[in-house]
Amino acid sequence: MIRITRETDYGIVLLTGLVQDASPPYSAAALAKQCRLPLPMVSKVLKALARAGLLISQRGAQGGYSLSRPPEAISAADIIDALEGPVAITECSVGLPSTCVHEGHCTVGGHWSRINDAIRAALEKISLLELSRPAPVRVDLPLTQQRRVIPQSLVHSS
Amino acid sequence: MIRITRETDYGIVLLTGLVQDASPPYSAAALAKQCRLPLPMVSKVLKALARAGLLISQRGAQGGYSLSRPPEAISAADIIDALEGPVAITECSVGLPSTCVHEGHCTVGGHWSRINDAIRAALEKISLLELSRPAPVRVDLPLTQQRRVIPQSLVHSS
DNA sequence: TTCATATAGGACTAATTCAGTACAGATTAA
DNA sequence: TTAATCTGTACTGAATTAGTCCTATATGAA
Repeated sequence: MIRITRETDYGIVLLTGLVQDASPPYSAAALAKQCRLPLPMVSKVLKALARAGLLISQRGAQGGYSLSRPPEAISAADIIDALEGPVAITECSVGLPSTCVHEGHCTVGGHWSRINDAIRAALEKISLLELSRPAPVRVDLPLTQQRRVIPQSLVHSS
Repeated sequence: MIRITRETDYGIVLLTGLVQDASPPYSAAALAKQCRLPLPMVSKVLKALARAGLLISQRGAQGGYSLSRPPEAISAADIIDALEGPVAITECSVGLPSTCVHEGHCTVGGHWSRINDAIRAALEKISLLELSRPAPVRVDLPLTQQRRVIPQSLVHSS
């Protein structure tokens, strides 16, 4: 399974929350309440998004976060980049100086860039505006199977 | 960073090794030596690939593993599926009974399937045969940056 | 000016996953 | 029968992830 971290998942949920209500800035506490996510995590994720330039932060009383650009100008790739670094499926695709012991005889490496490019292209096609609209209903799955993030805290208690 | 596990990375390297020499079956020990990977890991990965039906195993002396189909009929998606389960970027996209607390108000979920489909399509286009050919040389990166798997054991010692 | 409200940054802990190893058992060719 | 080889499972240490907490700083308003 190819996966993103939960931090990124939360980030996307929070950003869609910011799109929906149009009275910025939005405080971390208000967003946490609206999205029903724990405040400390929300705060952490919003900080990261602000540092990456996707959000503008306003300190002090009546402060909060607002989008730095219109939601149609923010892509899923932007968000993932902001929260997990550049999309790269193996460590040998990230672009840092090489320390791979297999470099001399491994034939696979060069192909990953193609795969990465394809994934990135797919992610760039999805804008935050689209993500914040109600999800398209899929007819091939029952509705109960269309959204599933499983906080570990809930998994054992069920 | 969207990533696969090292087990999958190894799996692809091992499969390309199987393609290159055409005298099956190939023992785990021989493959480990050829690919310069630790035998216990190689053994573990090959077992998983065999269980998933990508490899045929032959027990006993002179036994080993061989591809169950020609390499052009095995895709990167097949390999990733075999070693990490179906490609799905968040837990809410995997198709098990739902336990997501956000189902009622989260608008993001339905979109992930589109992203997943796009990624899967990209992975299905890459065949094992292509992966086992020498990597295409990229002109936009120096050669030393084209393959990099960084075993943790090497990272701190450098 | 002072205070309440917010974000900024970083340190910290617990839980989970990952990477790698080990071993006892089953199978088969020679 | 024996040696080679896969099978399955269990285990360990390391790395990563998830989540919390605390202190500092900025700002609007009384």
